Amino acid sequence: MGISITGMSDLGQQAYEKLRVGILDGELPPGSPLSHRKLAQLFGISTIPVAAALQRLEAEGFVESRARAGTRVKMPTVGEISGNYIVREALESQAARLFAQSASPLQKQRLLRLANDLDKRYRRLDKQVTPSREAQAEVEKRHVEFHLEIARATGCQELVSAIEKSRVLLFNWLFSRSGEYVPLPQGWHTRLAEDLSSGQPLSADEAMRLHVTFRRDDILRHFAELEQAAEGKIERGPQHRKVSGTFATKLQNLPR
Amino acid sequence: MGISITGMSDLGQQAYEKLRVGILDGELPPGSPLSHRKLAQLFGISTIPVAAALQRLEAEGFVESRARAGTRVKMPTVGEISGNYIVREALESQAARLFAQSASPLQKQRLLRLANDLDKRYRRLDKQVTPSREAQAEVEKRHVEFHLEIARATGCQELVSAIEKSRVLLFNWLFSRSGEYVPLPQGWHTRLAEDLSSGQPLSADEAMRLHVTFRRDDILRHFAELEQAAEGKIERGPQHRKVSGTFATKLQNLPR
DNA sequence: TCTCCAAAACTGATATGTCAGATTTTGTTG
DNA sequence: CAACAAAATCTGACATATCAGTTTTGGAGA
Repeated sequence: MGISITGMSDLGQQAYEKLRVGILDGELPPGSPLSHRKLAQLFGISTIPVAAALQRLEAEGFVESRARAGTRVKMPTVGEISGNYIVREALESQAARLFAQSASPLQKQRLLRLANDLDKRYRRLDKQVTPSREAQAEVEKRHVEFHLEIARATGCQELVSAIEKSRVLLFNWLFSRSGEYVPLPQGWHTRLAEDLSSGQPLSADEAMRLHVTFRRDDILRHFAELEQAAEGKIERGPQHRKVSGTFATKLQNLPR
Repeated sequence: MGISITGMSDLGQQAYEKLRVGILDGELPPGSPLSHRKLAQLFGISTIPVAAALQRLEAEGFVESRARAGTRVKMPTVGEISGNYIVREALESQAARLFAQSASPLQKQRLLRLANDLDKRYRRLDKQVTPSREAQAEVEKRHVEFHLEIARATGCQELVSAIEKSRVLLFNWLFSRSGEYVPLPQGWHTRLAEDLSSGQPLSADEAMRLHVTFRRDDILRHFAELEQAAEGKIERGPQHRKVSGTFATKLQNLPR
């Protein structure tokens, strides 16, 4: 997920990246408090670049901050997830149109290969009874790459950035759900790649829409349940989860 | 263009808004230097909230900053404008689909009224030989509102925000071009509103795509010329233009 | 044990000052 | 007058300190 453009100074940039991977890897689950001072101490820098990093993370929707009350990792609402799907559907179907319209034979071939590889990995994952979190993350990361490859082939950098933003937001929450998820149909991505390579923009558009919204309702239902569960205990302390990472614990046990 | 979510503190928020309207109104034309200190002095605040405001403006593509070298209002490239059109087409056609699918009779009626009013204003503008910049800006602002009204009717806040961002970027440059612009067809917006009210998502999608891309090629050509003209004199000092605003001049004549 | 409230602890926002890098100006030399 | 280097100036990045809200806590009283 190479977001390249820095737009921030050295220390701020480093803090931003650390926090970002911390959040996306699940080391900092939703609700985790992110104190300017504690982070500054943890990173060995002042609060200024930390504030810059957190401001950017807030603008990107990873974090929510209330003035003089605290900053914490954001728990997305069902409404936001749903809205995100709508935006993603718009952007990715547009990418599909452009791909069908102007992709070179080489690009089509490359996409087909990626799709095939991806389908193999998903099949392998479905065979396992209890796939490890790492294995799921690995495949999911390649899935994102697959979609980004379609966007990149359009040659429109703005479209790539927009898709990156709307995809990344879901990256974490998507596969953090329990286990009961509907397996993908046989050759799910291969068929999509074929549709995109057909040269028919409208068909490509429609195929991508179906692809993007495939598990949407399942996931929305899942999050609606989570939301209700969280509603019962209104903000009862930081949401402790069994997190192995050293990040969150270090933060907790920091004196100041 | 009501972007509501603050995400920034009081002073930083105020600085952000001042700079933003300064840029969008053309008072701070592309290339204008934006010094942290000078702005801080001008606003009567410290450099911290100014830096926060500029960071946000940079993330939104309004300014560009090089560490320890300077910050200035950004001149968008043809590639960026073109990419912006692609993203806008994706988002607005999606809004059109949803509108056609789920807008209430009241919302449809309201949209038709807005479209009619808008067409009248454009017609009035076309009659004038030399319409004032203010008059153009006024109509353009209502045009943006018309499109946002479609998005709002979908009930998807994320879609509204995404469209706001991709529209606002063009707001200024769009009508800053000389004068020779192709007049819109008769009942241009009214017909669009009718298509969106037809209840056919696919027709609405297609109609909106045509609408969004109508003057695209003209504008891209215009900016390509501007870009070439600017290329000749490589960064020869700040691009002085005849700007009436007090903003830029105040900044220039500030001692420190 | 429960309720309520004040003090303590914590939080983000901001001001001031300093630093090193980038740019511009200036002085010198050919 | 051109070329070049040094110095003066300007820039954004960052550290430290302080402030005013917010939340938590620890009793006091019921």
